[in-house]
Amino acid sequence: MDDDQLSRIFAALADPTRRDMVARLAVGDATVGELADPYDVSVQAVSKHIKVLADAGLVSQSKDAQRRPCHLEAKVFDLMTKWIERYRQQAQQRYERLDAVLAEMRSDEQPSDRGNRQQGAAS
Amino acid sequence: MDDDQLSRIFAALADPTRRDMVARLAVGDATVGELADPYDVSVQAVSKHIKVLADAGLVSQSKDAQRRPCHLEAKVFDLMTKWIERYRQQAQQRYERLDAVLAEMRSDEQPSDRGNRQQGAAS
DNA sequence: GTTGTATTCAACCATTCAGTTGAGGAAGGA
DNA sequence: TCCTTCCTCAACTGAATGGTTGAATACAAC
Repeated sequence: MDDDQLSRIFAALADPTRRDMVARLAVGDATVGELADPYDVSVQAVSKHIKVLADAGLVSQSKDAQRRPCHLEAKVFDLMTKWIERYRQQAQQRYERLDAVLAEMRSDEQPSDRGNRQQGAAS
Repeated sequence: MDDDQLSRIFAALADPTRRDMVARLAVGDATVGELADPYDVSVQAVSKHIKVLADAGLVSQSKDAQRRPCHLEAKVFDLMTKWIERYRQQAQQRYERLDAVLAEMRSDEQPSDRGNRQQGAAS
């Protein structure tokens, strides 16, 4: 379903090289060779990266003689944005609601150390 | 620096189980056991998933006796949204610009091979 | 036809990852 | 104290991933 594509999109963008390629393609279409140029890896590796991006629907390829110009598909980004915004807003609202509750509690009783959350694993 | 976290965030959300957990946490905080309940995997597996989410900064954990309630960190989503929006807009604008150019071209000469998307971008 | 260029396919290797089981640590309740 | 609950750590396994090299395909140009 949609869920599967979402997985592929996120997985595709989890790689810094692929994100870099997306950034490059946002400027303008480019062939596989042109995309491979800045990197220190084989053209085959880049070709694989493009396949991952294409499978996620982030990139489409056309034909120009032997060349396969890559084109960024902006609309797919909407899927991601929609997913993110949904939960961001939900969490945000909950946070604000909690904040209001805490404020109310503070006006009633004296603050204890409830809600001592700590960040896990500093890396 | 930031790039590394972005990678971790995207990688964390590439897994449907973890996305599901995020959806669950958007509703409200939950302990590891509560999060594990709906799934058919071991608690240890869920614990690992939470660690991945925490390392990405998407989730924080607090202490409540033996329990470790998990809390969704909404602000980290902004990092993602910012990244996405940047390239989405860039690509969108380019697309619209190209569209205008094509419209102009169409008014001059007749279209020959449509569907062949090409764009030099030779820099 | 032959050569050259652009790209992909195939097989392989090393690493990472999601799952498992088993053991252990920390806290509450008997 | 002993027992149970909640959670994490450690070690292992099989699958996926990112990289490599070498061969194959497709097209252009000579």
